Amino acid sequence: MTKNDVVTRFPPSPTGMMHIGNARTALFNWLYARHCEGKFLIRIEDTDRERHNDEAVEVIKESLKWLSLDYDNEPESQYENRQRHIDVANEMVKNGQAYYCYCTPEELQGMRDSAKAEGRSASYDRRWRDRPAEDAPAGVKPVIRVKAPLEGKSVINDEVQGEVIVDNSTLDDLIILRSDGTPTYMLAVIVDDHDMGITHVIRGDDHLNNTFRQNVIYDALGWDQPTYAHLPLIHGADGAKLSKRHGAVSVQEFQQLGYLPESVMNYLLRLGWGHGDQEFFSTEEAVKLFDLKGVNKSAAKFDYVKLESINAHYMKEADNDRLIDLVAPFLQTGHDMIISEIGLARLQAGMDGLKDRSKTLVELASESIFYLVDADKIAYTEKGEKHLNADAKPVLEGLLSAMKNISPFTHDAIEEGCREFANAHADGKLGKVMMPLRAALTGTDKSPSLFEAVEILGKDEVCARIQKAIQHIG
RNA sequence: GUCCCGUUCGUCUAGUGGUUUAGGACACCGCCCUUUCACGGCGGCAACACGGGUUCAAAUCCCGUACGGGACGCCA
Repeated sequence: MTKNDVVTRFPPSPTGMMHIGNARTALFNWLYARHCEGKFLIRIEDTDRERHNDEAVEVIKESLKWLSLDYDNEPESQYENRQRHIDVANEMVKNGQAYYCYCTPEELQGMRDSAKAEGRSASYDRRWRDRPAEDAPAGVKPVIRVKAPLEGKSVINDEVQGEVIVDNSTLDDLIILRSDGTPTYMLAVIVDDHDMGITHVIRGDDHLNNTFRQNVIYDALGWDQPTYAHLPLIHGADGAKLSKRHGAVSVQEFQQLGYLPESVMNYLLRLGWGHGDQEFFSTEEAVKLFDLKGVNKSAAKFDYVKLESINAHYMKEADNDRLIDLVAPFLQTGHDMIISEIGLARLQAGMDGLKDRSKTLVELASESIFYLVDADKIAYTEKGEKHLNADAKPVLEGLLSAMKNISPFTHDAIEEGCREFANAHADGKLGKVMMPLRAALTGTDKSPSLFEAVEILGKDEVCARIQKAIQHIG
């Protein structure tokens, strides 16, 4: 097999959200396929028909699209392949590789209990494995189970985990067809992987134990096993499997929190994989450098703070117009604000100063507001009010006439004007002038450089805001 | 409980027997810059889980212990 024969797959089950851990699995599969110039396929794991719904599939597609993980097939439904799975199961019974089992759920539970009590790993006692067909109880629908080897050892050579050996006595005769005649995941995944020509199965290591049981089916069918790579799981801060209680967990949530897709991808890539001291990777670099051998074997804890700092990095690098497009929905849903024509011009002019200071799009949105509202809509926060006191009134009044005389109304001229004013009226203390001005223009005590903001806002708007602040002080 | 996997600064990691006083990033602390908050710059704190081997030499190899995680479904 040459490199570009590689075919990987991402098999999400349609749960209505894409877990961030699954997103990383998808990333690694995609990266490996692209690195090898092979194929990356999607398959929806919906053998459990109750799980299936079209909206959930859409969520998966949208999440993949947001992450820019393109795939080389039209996502197929495992449910659609059910007849093929059933045929395979029946064939295995015919060949003596699988058998009907008539146990009731209660019997099975009893076996599990005693297996646990006796310290055995496999629980099913195989009571139907060699029983003649005549013993079948009437009216009971059987399941089909595979015949796992009774003794010896099984080995897999995992690209990440290395050689893993398991004693066959710990293997169960797993169920491949349910009593209602539907195939189980364990069967479907193998048949579909085989039929789709999957060469590399890259998945979470919660499947590592399953691998040995699944290989029984590969062997029975005479099919080649794929190359395996079991990725360590992503944990929350407390070391347990990452879940809702740790915070955001789905791709959509990270999007809503204002993270850029490239930040999420870069963060996920570095969780369990590294390339020397390098922290940031473009997609091209990641594709070029990624390899399975470099994947760590130990689980990583998800660090929201680090993701945030990576996002801050990518915000700085992002194109201004793109950021404006991205921030618009946050302004609308978070602040009920539509970007007007004049607002757009101001954002374009001020984005360099804005994006350096924001860690997320949510922050960018709130930092942008003062550029977008009209003078009479400026809302003074508690911190802004502090700078709009009686002492500030004469300062603002003086500033108002000083501003009117500045021409041309540019950054440097504004700075010069402000410094002169501070020298003449505030003992040369620029802060005494700028903080009231800042409160007047933005309503609060934090903002980008005011010389820049004043220029962008323009003389009329600045004067109007100062005027309003003076009235506000009363 | 049984089986499997793991264990380097708080976190993500570099490190594959000598190049290591164990490197980087985030976080944290300090200083500088400064019209605010940030950004940025500089500096600091901080780790090889433990115990045995193997070897001239071990974070790196082997064994054990402890701790953590995963799997043990007619879920995927």
